[in-house]
Amino acid sequence: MARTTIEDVAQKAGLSVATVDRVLNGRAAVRPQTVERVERAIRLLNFQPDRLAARLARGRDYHFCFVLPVGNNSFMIEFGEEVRATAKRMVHERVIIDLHLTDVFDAPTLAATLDSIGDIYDGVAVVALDHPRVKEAINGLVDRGVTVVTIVSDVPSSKRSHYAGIDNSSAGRTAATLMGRYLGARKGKVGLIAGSLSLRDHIERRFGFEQVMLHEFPHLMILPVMESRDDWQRVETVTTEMLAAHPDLVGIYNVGAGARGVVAALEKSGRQDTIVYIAHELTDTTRRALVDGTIDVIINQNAGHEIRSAVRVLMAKADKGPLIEAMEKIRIDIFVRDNLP
Amino acid sequence: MARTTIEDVAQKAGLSVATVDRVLNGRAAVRPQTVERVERAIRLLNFQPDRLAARLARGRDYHFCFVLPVGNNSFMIEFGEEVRATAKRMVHERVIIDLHLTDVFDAPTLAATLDSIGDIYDGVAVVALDHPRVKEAINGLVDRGVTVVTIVSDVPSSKRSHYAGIDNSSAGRTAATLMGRYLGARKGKVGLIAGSLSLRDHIERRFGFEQVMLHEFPHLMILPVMESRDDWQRVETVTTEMLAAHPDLVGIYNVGAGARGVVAALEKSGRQDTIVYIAHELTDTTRRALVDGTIDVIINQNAGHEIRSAVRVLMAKADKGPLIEAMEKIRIDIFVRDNLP
DNA sequence: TTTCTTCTGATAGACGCCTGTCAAGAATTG
DNA sequence: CAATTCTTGACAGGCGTCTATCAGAAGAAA
Repeated sequence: MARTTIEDVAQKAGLSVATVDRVLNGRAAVRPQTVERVERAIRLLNFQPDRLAARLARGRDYHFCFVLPVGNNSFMIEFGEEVRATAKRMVHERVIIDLHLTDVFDAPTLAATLDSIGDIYDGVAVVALDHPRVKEAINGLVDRGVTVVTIVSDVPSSKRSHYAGIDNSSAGRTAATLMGRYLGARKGKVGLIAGSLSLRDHIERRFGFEQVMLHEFPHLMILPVMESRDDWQRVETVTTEMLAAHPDLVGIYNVGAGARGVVAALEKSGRQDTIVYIAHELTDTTRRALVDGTIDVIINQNAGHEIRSAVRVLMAKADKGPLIEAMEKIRIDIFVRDNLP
Repeated sequence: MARTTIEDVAQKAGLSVATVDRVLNGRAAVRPQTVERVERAIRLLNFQPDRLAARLARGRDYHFCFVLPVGNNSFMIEFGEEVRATAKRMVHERVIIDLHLTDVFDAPTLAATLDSIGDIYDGVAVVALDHPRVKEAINGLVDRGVTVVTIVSDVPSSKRSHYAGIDNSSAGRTAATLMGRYLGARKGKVGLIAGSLSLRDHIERRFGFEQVMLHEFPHLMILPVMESRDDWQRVETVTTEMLAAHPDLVGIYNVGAGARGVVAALEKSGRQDTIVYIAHELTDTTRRALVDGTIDVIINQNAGHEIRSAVRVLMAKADKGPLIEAMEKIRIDIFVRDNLP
């Protein structure tokens, strides 16, 4: 039993392959009723064009661009590495991926970047700040026919066609549940450190965390959030102050990057064994601290998965292929010392 | 800049495309020194054959078979569903996947199955029992030129070319760490239930669990392992007895399937809130119990990932393509109520 | 009805590689 | 040295789809 091809479809529909192809690729004007005939034949035969052959024939390259934050935080650096690695692998699949670094924390800069890069690319993946200027820039790209997917941090109200990242409010809830369970009956204060209170992912994590803490573990008191701009030195300062001010601190949840700052402060204070510390993102630093016991749990999003997912989505949109939604859902990884990859 | 093709390679090497192709596919006798010339040209040009074109040209189908256990445990049932779903999706990629159910717990039966299915398939993925007879059957397949990958449970000493599954001793360690941390300072007994003590995955999980428990949480006492054959009714009986015999039971780790048996027993006893229960595999049952709070943590292996990974490996072996090892590593998922997918 | 527009059909030529065949050249044997 | 055997070259044809072109056919407008 051979594959069904467009030829079979054409025959079934009593039309020519040329017409079937026109319908398939929306190339030229075709009468509605003819379109219908073709579509019926396709349905009847359960036909799906062979994407291998299609891509071979098209012979065109896919040009994508990843826009990431500049800066010295390990997660983003490793994220960039991963993008480069993926890019290298995909060259042989006719996919060309450029990497563009910019100041994501600054809305006008990010927006300007997005405005300027548009027309060379078929698709753009961006770590986005949820800000009106940025949203506008994203919508501009979309209007000019560029597919946009957000990664890591979303702008849900924009016209982006997909978000490849974790559900951050669930991530915050997860952190809270583990914090509460690890602390058990112990009482005391829990500190919260965030990179920025205008990054959507940080806001959502905090929201989820506080929601569960207040609801499920009311005996624990949450301290006011400290802002760190994801800079580990500032994180260290902030943590040190927190430790000094609260002798009854029993837990720390670091919503953003700069995990090493907390590690340093904790280890200097000698209280790493009594304080439950939950951090985000698996990097060399956090990994080591987890093994040492300074970090108790790492909540992680798999950079490789997100990138590959983003690329799959961009490619699918580029040639109007189908998407398996379930496969593109990014999971929230929990790492303890023993299930490190 | 166009892609480099075999034509470029041929030119660079001063040979014909036919010869380059012979080298590439080891088809006919080629003098060693000629082979060397071709390989040098390939290296120089960093050439990689276009796999799309190759598969299109070959036009051959890949025939694979998945051998799974019969039985009524949800994990395996869902695993089977997932295989079917993958099969359906892959038909359009020239991959035909058959599903073969057999009694995996019974070594001779499994071995006989493996012996009999060989020659129709290019590759076989099997949930294997680590038993000499089975090992022999796997080796037999390999010797007859069939690629074999093990899934879920491994037979490391066999000639199988890959294992698509989690590291089970790490999984056991993970369970122990979470058990210990959740229990905190509480003292008492911890029960262990396994499907079979001759399934390698169960043995390894138990080993990892006990290792960490003895080492890190010596104040908790591990009860002797109960065997359940992964049948939830037997699990329930066993658990009920355990609950009755040990009023100071504080934790249960169910190494195998049949999680619903524990759930039922716990809920009948009314002690689900005081006992930390850690189970394996996310299914409808365990999911509900996790949300309800009867299960505290689920350790999971992602069936979809394992299956896709197995298929990728089988395909790669079938046409001698390269494998990205890092991508094929299956992670140990930890689920609490809040990070359920 | 005639004259334009729209649609549709037929077909050729890619895309990059595989398979097979046939013949010519090179290396080996006796 | 001739007679074999091994290696290589040169093509032709195909995989399933896309792109482009040109000629008809069908519909709409006059």
